[in-house]
Amino acid sequence: MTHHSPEVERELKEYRRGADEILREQELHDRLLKRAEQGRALRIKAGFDPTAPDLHLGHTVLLSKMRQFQEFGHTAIFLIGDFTGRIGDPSGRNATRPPLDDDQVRANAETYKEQVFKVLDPKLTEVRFNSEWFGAMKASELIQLASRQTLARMLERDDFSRRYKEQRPIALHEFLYPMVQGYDSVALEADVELGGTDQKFNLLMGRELQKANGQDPQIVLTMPLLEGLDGVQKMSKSLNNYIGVEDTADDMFGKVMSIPDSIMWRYFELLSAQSADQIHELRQRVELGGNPRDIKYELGLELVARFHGASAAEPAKEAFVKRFRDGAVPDDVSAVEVTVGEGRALANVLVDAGLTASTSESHRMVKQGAVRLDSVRVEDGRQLLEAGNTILMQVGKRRIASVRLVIG
RNA sequence: GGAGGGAUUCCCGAGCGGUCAAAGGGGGCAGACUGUAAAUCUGCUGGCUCAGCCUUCGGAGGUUCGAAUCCUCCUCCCUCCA
Repeated sequence: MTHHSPEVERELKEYRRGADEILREQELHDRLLKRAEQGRALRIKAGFDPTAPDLHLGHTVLLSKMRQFQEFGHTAIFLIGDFTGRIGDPSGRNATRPPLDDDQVRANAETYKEQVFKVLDPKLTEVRFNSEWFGAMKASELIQLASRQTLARMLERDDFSRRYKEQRPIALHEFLYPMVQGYDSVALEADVELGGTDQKFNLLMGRELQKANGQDPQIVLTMPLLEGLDGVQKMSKSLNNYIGVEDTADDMFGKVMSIPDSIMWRYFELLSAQSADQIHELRQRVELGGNPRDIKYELGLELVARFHGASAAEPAKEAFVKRFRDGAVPDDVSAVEVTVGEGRALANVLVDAGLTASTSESHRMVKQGAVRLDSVRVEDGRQLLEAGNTILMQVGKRRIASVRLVIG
């Protein structure tokens, strides 16, 4: 089965885009060919721990890759690791994760479902939970599953070996995680499993367990981890460098514009639905002297359209251009009402309006020339504001509110 | 079980009993310059009724006119021995 098919080549090219590794690519090639002959869709699995209450673009890297498979007619299996979530995946961590309780798991799973179909095609998606098979598994079966691996093999995994060397604790149950994830692939009869590069060990475990169960081993496709807005650290909620799937259209567009040029192409490769050729073309435009900003606009438009609908994209861009390039005040400023009684110091009003975290910060901002009232820079944070007016208050470029001052 | 070492403001990390709201770096925020990019320069980065005052240095007590700095007990972490 080594003959060539131009269609399969084209398909593979898209799968390769942005991918870190495909193990093994030849197998994927062969399986795609076989599938073309038999008219069978491949089963593309990706697992998610229901730990995050909401998704950010980093999470959607895998979803976008799955979506590509769907474009060619394959079935995406969105696996929610509700059972595994209770174990706590140690991947990439240097400490044991706290397990989640049932309520959290269920709530998070619901959120996932709402959000993933902004990327995936529902008609070609199966949503599954791994408690389906693990909930019913007997202790004896689990121990048998554990018997398929050795301690030495487990300690090959980087984070385990590091923790072991550094004499940090490794709880026994953490060794079960790769086994359990691998078994998911058996239960789902996955043809391909997608995961982050930090998941490689676990993904390969699936291959071994499938072989042991008489299945063809899945092809493993790993995707790099997406950098966050700082362009260096991995996108994550705790670092506050993320673009949330639920961010408003304006926010999302603005955040895309704020990423460093240096990682703009990563975003294209990992997130854009444009083909490899189209992206190549954009790159050339910049190389020939195009302003990277304009290309970034396109990225922003595409992402906003994906998560907020096509009609939201242009307005988000226009609002951005008006506000930041032309320096105008945005049209839709959030309105706040602040009680001032007989008169309240500006420093306090800013806190009440949610524009600063403390009156101390208010005073600092004023000193630094960051505070504007109706576009006029102020110099004294102690000035009293009286009820009756509605004032447009700005702290720096990003914090704006229309504040109505009322007696109480 | 025994012997030692350590816990400092978002993080790392200095810190002579007074001049410490606490060096320095990172991060973050703000101003200038810009493309809300990068780079660069400058400032800020506990709270408040903000030119003054108040509360912080793992926790609880104590010594002292005065403690992050000294003493006692407690909690947690690390190293070595068993």
